Order: sequence, then structure tokens, then C-alpha cells
Amino acid sequence: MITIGALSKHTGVNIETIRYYERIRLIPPPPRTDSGRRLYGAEDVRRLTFIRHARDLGFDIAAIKTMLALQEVPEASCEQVSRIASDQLEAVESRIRRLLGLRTELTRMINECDNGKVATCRIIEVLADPPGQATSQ
Amino acid sequence: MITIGALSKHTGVNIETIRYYERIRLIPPPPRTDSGRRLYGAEDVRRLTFIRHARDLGFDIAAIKTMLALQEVPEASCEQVSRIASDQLEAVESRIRRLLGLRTELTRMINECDNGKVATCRIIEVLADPPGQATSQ
DNA sequence: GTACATCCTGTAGCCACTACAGAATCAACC
DNA sequence: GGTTGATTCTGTAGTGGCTACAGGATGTAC
Repeated sequence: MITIGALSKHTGVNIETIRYYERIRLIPPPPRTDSGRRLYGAEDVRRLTFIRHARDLGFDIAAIKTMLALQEVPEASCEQVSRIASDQLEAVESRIRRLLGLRTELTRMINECDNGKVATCRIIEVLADPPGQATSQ
Repeated sequence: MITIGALSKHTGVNIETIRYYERIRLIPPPPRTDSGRRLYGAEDVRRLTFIRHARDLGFDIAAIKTMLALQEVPEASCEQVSRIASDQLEAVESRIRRLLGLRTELTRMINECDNGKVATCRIIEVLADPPGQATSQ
């Protein structure tokens, strides 16, 4: 059994976050020492590693909760897990598309700016008068 | 002079958000009618459109505050504006790189899953035992 | 006059943490 | 046994950028 500090080092999840996860019932409350310190085992390391990696991949807490619940039933079909992952993939792809658009726009803005005075700065102009909008008088 | 509702419609920024921007001093407190309703003019539309578009491009409020302050000094060099935009471009590019990595990993995970039982689900396995980590025993 | 839209202030909630304060306990060394 | 410093505890409040009320006051159209 290890302390919360050791669990934190093993999983890369910081201590405050581990306690937070316990508070929101993402991880179960662990047993304690006589003095009240939390004690964790190998299963906790696995669970928290799972959470950490899923968070890194952008899954939100609700999705992670669902996946953890499904893991409790090994004979269940993993179709639902697969759907959560696919949804996440779709979200990632839409974010990528959006960011590529932003990159294009930012690049163009920056290239058109000749580093002159603010009064004639294209960056500011573009931001104040975005193309495709009828801001008119 | 227009009301907050009209300003909201013109700029696409919702009413609560406009009042929030006033509270955090991103926009100046406007004059009021006798009964206390806010009144906005053309300059407010321009400013808020600027803010809206900058937010769409992912600039944070602090960056927008700086850019707005620079606009107050038209003879100032727009070097700083340019740097903020470049920083933003860099942030966008790093987010893109990260998301592309996530996409690869998610795609692989999903492809390896044969939609069988949770017990043997590769998605769960990969998340619980991420490659490149010495989880040992 | 009355119905409904719009506006006001103030506060609380969202997500996923993060950062304290102030106290208790533990491990190591002398 | 004493002291130092690391670790842990609880509880609360803050972050960013909104969003969503509640409960009331105005404004507008018929």
C-alpha cells in the first residue's frame, strides 16, 4: 500500500487532483491509516493511470466515468466504449478542422501586417472588420 | 444609440456576455437611459465585433485587452499586436500538433477494437496501460 | 389596460482543476 | 527525547469565460 504522494508520482496525477477525483466519486475512497492518511493499492494505480491517459486524450470526466463503470462488467459488450471513443475522435477531428481554419486566418493576418503603425495595422483591421460580415455604417 | 439587445444581435455576442465584459472592464460602461438601460453607439459595435472575432480566433481576454489598449494610440507601432498574433498562431499550431497525435492514437485504438467484450477491449487496455510507460508488474 | 418583450441587478453554477490556510503527523537525524 | 522538514489532512476559494437563474422594473403593441 502506498501513500497519496507515491500514487501521484506513479501516475503523474497531482495530489490535489487525486483528492478532487475522490470528492467527485471518480475514484473510490481508499482505506486510511490510523492517523487518517489515504492508502492506495495496485488497482488504484491502474484506475488512475487509465483516467490520466483518457484525460490526456481529451475525454471528459463523464465519458471516463462511463468507461470505468463498463470495466466493472467484463462480459459486457465494449460497443459503448467504442462509441465513446468514436465520439471523441469526431470531436478531435472537428477541433483540428477549426484550428486549421484559424491558422490560415492568423497567418494571412500576420503576413499582411507590415509592422507599421497601429492605425494602419491589418491585424487590427481584420479583427475589427471580419470578412463575410455586413458591419456597414 | 441602440440597446443591449440590438448590440447583441449586431455582434453575435450574447447579452449576459456583454454585461460580463463590462464587469471585467473589457468594454467601458455605456451611458444609460433615464430608466437605467444601457445605450450603445457605433464605436461599441466595432469594439465588440473586434472582441468577438478575436475570441473566435482563440485570443484570451488579456491579449484582447492589450490589443484594445494599443488601438487607443494609433501612432504606436503595431509590433506588439503582431507579436500577440504570432504567439496565438504558435499556440494554435501546437494545439493542432497535439490533436493530430490524439487522432492517430484514437484511430489506432478504435481500429484495434473488434467490438467484443469489455474484458478484451483494446481501447480500455490501451488507456489503462499506455505505451511508453513503465507500469511494470 | 393588459399582455408580452426587454431590461435591470445580483448571485450561483459550469468544468476540471489549482491554490491556499492552518493543523496534524511522519521520518530522519542527533 | 527533541528538532527539523517533508508529507498529509480538511475545507474553502479562486481560475477563465462565460451561462443561467431569480425577482423585479420598464417599454411596446394592440
